[in-house]
Amino acid sequence: MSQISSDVIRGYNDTIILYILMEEPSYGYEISKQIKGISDEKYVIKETTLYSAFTRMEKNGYIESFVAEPDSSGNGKKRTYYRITDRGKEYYKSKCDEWEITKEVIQKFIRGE
Amino acid sequence: MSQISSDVIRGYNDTIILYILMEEPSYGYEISKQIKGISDEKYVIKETTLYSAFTRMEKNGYIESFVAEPDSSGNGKKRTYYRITDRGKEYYKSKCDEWEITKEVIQKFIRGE
DNA sequence: TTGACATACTTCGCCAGTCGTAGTATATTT
DNA sequence: AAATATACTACGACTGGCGAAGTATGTCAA
Repeated sequence: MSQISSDVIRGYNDTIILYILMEEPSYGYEISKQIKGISDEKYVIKETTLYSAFTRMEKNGYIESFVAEPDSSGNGKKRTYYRITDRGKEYYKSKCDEWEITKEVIQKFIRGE
Repeated sequence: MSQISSDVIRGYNDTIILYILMEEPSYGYEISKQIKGISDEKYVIKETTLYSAFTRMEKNGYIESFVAEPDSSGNGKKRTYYRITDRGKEYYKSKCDEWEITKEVIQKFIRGE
């Protein structure tokens, strides 16, 4: 159990990714591990979902990418990092506001035990 | 504002409809008005979304339909009513449980003011 | 009684976002 | 040296939502 159906999250994947990028620039693999960690393994984003979100959000101007070569100590691989833009921050905030409303609305149609 | 983006609700439309049907059998137009009312106008389901949900849910065995002729007093029109099945009730309950988890997960990625 | 508006749908086809499958390539660990 | 982890890309299928349009009957006000 406890794996969330993707249709639910749909529409919030971008928000989730942007939340991570609000901290600092990051890249695919790392972001995916963070999402898993923060959600206590309850949500694991699919690779294809993640990378297509990058493309979409860059097109929308919410994030920008830059390539980082393996660092001086020779650690890691070449990666594409993403940084949130001002526009992205605004979008993120608006989604947070929207979430509060959405949550209340859906809650009205949920029966507690 | 306050119109909710549909992607968020996606995956919960069926649940919302089933919530209405938990009370008593109902039909499209009436259900749509109830959703609007219960949500304080914050969510207005599109006609096509609603009717295609009926088709899908009937196929899945969550609801069953029956046609009601205009009543004896001659009021109203011929309508297709839907009744929730036991399977539908189970599905509804499981979505309610899922919602609690989902809510918590998404909340972790939301920054309050 | 006529015209506007409400009720109660159906059909069609597009679109966006998710995801399965697969493949590529390099880095690290055992 | 092999297995596994990292870091992606490409392609195509599927699903649900939705705009546009159409049909047909019911109600109500002027």
